[in-house]
Amino acid sequence: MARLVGRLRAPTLVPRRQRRSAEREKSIRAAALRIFRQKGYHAASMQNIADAVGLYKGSLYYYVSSKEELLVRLFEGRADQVLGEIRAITYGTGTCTEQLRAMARAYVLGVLRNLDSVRVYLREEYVLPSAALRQVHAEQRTMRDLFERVIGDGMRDGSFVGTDPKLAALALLGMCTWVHRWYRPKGRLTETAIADDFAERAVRMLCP
Amino acid sequence: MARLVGRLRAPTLVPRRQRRSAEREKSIRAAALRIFRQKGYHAASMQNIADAVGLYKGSLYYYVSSKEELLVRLFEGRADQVLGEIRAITYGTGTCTEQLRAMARAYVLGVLRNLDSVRVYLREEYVLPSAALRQVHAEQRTMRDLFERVIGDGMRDGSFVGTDPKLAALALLGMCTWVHRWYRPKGRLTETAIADDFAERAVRMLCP
DNA sequence: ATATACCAAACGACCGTTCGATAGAAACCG
DNA sequence: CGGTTTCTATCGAACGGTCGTTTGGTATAT
Repeated sequence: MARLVGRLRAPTLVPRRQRRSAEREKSIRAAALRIFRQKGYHAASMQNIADAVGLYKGSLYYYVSSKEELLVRLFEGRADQVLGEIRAITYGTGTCTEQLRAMARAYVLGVLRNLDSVRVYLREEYVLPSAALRQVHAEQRTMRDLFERVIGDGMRDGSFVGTDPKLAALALLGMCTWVHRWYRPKGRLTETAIADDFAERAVRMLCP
Repeated sequence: MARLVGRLRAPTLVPRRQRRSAEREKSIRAAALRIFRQKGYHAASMQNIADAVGLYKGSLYYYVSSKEELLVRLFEGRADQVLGEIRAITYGTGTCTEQLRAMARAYVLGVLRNLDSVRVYLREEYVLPSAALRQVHAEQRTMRDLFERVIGDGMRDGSFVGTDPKLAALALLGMCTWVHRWYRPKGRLTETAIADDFAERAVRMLCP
């Protein structure tokens, strides 16, 4: 009986606080991301984040165990989507050239659609505890390996020029990663325009 | 008479303390650069720098007026040399292709030969007081304009493909700037090998 | 004797974090 | 349904620590 009452009220009443609480936590993480991006991790204070969500700084610790945890959690799983997309491209059909074009495009779009994360991700590496840092480096190595393999395949079968796939991958990824420094969402060019352009540029950089 | 004695001793004795003092100041700035690069500006303490040069942290203020000044001075004139080299190339003779190749090469070498500065320069921008920040942005804009102009000239006379010199310059500079993130002095490749390779890549990215 | 280069301690500010108190919402019970 | 208890989210103050900076003293070289 009690269970029945519980069941009936659950969909409307029980979740109310839980939902509010979950929203709070989300808004805290969103504020942290924004403020870490604007001022950098060390220059950003818990007070800044608290102000942004309308709490006292001490109250943040009801949702978060430390400032560092706040940063680490921002990184978690952030690269998975793009990494998955790009890996799928290498599994699919298509010439090396087509694959590389699609990969570069996906990578640039990934950067452009996660601007704040990418900026924090690239600047605050050295703040991470070593476990999280290893994770980040592993992701970066995986990404580089994916490009390196396709480029290497292309070089061996004559689709691409050059003999150093690692160096080529670093050049290509550098070009594509750097967009996070100059892209402005309100700017002259759309995300897809930039991604398409850079994908074409990546291919041309390697084609005979 | 006192003046005469002063004159006679000056070349050997008076400069001794001055020389030691100047060396101290230089070693402080060198330590600051190294430590700022390793830990980031905010995470680096005056104590860290003092330890590195064998002083008490309070004693640093005999040479330096503040931590911020220490950072700002690290930036001063740092871009001048490369900027001058590259400007000279655009003033010289040579086709657009030749000029662009030489410019990219000089730029990459500039990054590789000033690794620590570049890393701090790119990460700590947001710490600078606004006057120094404007200076930094002006230098970056100047650099981009130099590349943009040569690329634009080449596009108009058919040496280069494409219609957006600004975007091409951003792609090229991104590729070349990013070397600061992965280059290790003890690594497999020499500075000039990387610079030559990237210069060739830059040209290929733009040639029909 | 005098100026220099440095020491050693202290100061004041700020920051991340902790903690006891509390108001209001939810849960329980007769 | 009304009253009581429990729990939750937040407050507001305080704490411990670190850091940049100041200052008064002092040994040494000039």
